[in-house]
Amino acid sequence: MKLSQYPLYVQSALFAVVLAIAGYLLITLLNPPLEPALMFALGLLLGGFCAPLLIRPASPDEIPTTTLYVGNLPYRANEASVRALFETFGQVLSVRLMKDKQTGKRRGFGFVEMPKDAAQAALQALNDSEFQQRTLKVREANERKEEDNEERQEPS
DNA sequence: ATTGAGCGT
Repeated sequence: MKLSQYPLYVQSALFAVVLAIAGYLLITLLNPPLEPALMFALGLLLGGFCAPLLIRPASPDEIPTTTLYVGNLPYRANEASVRALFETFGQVLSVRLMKDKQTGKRRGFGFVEMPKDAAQAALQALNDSEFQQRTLKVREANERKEEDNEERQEPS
């Protein structure tokens, strides 16, 4: 259980309390004209505002990840079977089988998110491979919106 | 329910 697992406001609150206690202790040691309670409150405020800047948001992109487009899937295939298939090549962070908004039926394609190296291995191995009587198409997904975990394209 | 190239709340 890491601290980064918790929501940012929890981290901020913790950070603020620590600052507040530190301010309280400091003010107690120095014994200045300021009220210890006031120093505690100032520490809370300062910590509350600074914590979001100092604490990095919970980072799901510690591992560089790649999203694969998987097409030509059988309509019967469920998320679990697709995940199991790709997990033979590494960790699977997410599987999204696209369904029709109205009917809820699967559209025959989806997206699998894996670590970069595992994704490449899965792409090479599973593209044009047979899966439940269908020949899969595995490509690198076209990022739809600017995602947080895309590699910087080096200017060549 | 059905279908068969496709790039997503």
